Amino acid sequence: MSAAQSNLSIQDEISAAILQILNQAQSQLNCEIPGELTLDRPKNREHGDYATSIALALAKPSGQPPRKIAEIIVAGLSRRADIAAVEIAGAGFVNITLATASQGGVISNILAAGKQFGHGNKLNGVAINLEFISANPTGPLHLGHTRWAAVGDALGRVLAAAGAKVVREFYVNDRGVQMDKFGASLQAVALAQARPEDGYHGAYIAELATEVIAKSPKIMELSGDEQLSAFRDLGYELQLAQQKEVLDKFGTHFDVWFSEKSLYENNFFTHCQEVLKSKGHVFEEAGAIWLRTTDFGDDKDRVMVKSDGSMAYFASDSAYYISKRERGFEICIYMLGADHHGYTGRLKALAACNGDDPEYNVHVLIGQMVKIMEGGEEVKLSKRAGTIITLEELVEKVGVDAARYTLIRYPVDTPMVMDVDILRSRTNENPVYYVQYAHARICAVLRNASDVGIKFGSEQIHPDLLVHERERELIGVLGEFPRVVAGAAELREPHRVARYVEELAGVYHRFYSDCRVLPLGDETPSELHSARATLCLATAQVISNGLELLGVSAPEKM
RNA sequence: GCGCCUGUAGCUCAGUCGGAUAGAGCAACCGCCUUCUAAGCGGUAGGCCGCAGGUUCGAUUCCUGCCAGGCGCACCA
Repeated sequence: MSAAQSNLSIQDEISAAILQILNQAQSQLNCEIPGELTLDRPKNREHGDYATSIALALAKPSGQPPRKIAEIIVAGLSRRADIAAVEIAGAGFVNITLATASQGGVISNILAAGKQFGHGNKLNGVAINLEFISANPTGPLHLGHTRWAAVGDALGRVLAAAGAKVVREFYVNDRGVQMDKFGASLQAVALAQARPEDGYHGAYIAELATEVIAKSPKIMELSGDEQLSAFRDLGYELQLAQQKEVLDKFGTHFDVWFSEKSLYENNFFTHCQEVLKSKGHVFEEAGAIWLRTTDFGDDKDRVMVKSDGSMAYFASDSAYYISKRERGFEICIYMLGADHHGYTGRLKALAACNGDDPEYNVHVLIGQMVKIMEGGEEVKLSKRAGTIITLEELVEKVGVDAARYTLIRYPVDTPMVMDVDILRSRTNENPVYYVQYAHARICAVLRNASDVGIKFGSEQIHPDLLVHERERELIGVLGEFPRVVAGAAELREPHRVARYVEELAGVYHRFYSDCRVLPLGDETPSELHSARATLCLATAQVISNGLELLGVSAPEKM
């Protein structure tokens, strides 16, 4: 841990101090004091830099009037040199205004920690399996997958920033009925026959079949089932490679591509079945083998092995979960589309059948639908895939940064509409440019500062000079970043980082218009110029760190 | 029928492990480039936070019911 990380922020110090004061007043209060207290940043700036409503919350249990408790806090805090004012407001809010000089700590922490600023230890050492996309390797990735490609990747970064040991995993459904239909569709096209009714009908099938033949011309000499499985296997390889390539260009990388087929190798499935059986929730009925998930709230029991001896999909789900747990993952995060939300119950029940705590060990995120608009109309058709818009096409239309950013900035349970025209625009309407522009703008200012010989950096903080309202505001928002990252990780909501970075960009733009950074004309460079340039430097660092967590670039010029 | 998600400004959406006057962008109107990136900034206007109850000192946030929309309820994957 670096020195900067071990430094408590001023905010943490004050909340710890308040808790200490309350604990010391235990005899008067005679009630339980919470173990943790977070200071809020009040919406209204007249309410100071930080505020707490703890006095109101403790009024009831302690039987004391809230203002009296507030007075105890005020008395305890007023001696501190880093606080300029502590006031009681309203029914019993305690409003705290920092001493100007104490604001420097934030800036120096940012500069010292650099790219690590914002990283924390809330999830230190927790092994998390993050499974997302897991599209069938039978076609290109579409819009729904794209949402997960962006959000899942960002969530992985955010969790890692909170200290978790994250493994990103893509589950490849490389066996089963869908694969067979896929192979049959390829074969049919190659033989110029009609594709099976329930097969794959996208235009990409024809392209794939051509590629398969080009790669392995002898395939046409094979016959029947042999040819079918050759088409299936080669088509699968090519399609999976295509998915990997597209994701790579999108900036989403996986640590593990987990093969469903592998669950049935080396008797692993049999082993899983034994494990579940030993916990007492497996039973046989009507010739099939079931897991009694209704023991744990599922609406019906689930078949693992069908009466004809073949594997139901849930067999793989079960084995896969057990594999994750046996590989040492404490928390398994599943990111599913809204059309699969019915899985939640059985996945949680499965964990419970395995003796786990479904509330802790399993976390299911449900992503709502994504629509795409262009020219005021919903885009529905795709030349390549027949009926769906692919990840590739979206990126062609708007670019990686705009696509990723937009997909991440909404909570996943909000159905969202992407407007291509807005994503291509370069205005306030397009938040990704708004944020990137702030970063580029700072870089320009700092280039100019160097040209003019203004010094900036950790030796040039001069916090006591930063008294302008806009400077105060900016410093306050910068200090929130670690808390935002920790919250995003804990709640599995990376969009919080995007919203934060937008707020920060806004606060910076306002600072920029009101506070001249560089000397005007023949003005002599002063410490204030240095202090402001240093503040700019710290802001650029935080914007860049925030965008990094989203997998979006922070350009130095635009 | 049962279950999950959603309902906040004219539009697209934040906010909600209960807190002070509910936010942003767009659209409308009025301003700001003779010196740092105007892809920017300031201002005006715009709200029964779906409806009705309940818990609370305090509810857009928690609970219940209802209304509206989306999506699911296979020995399919």
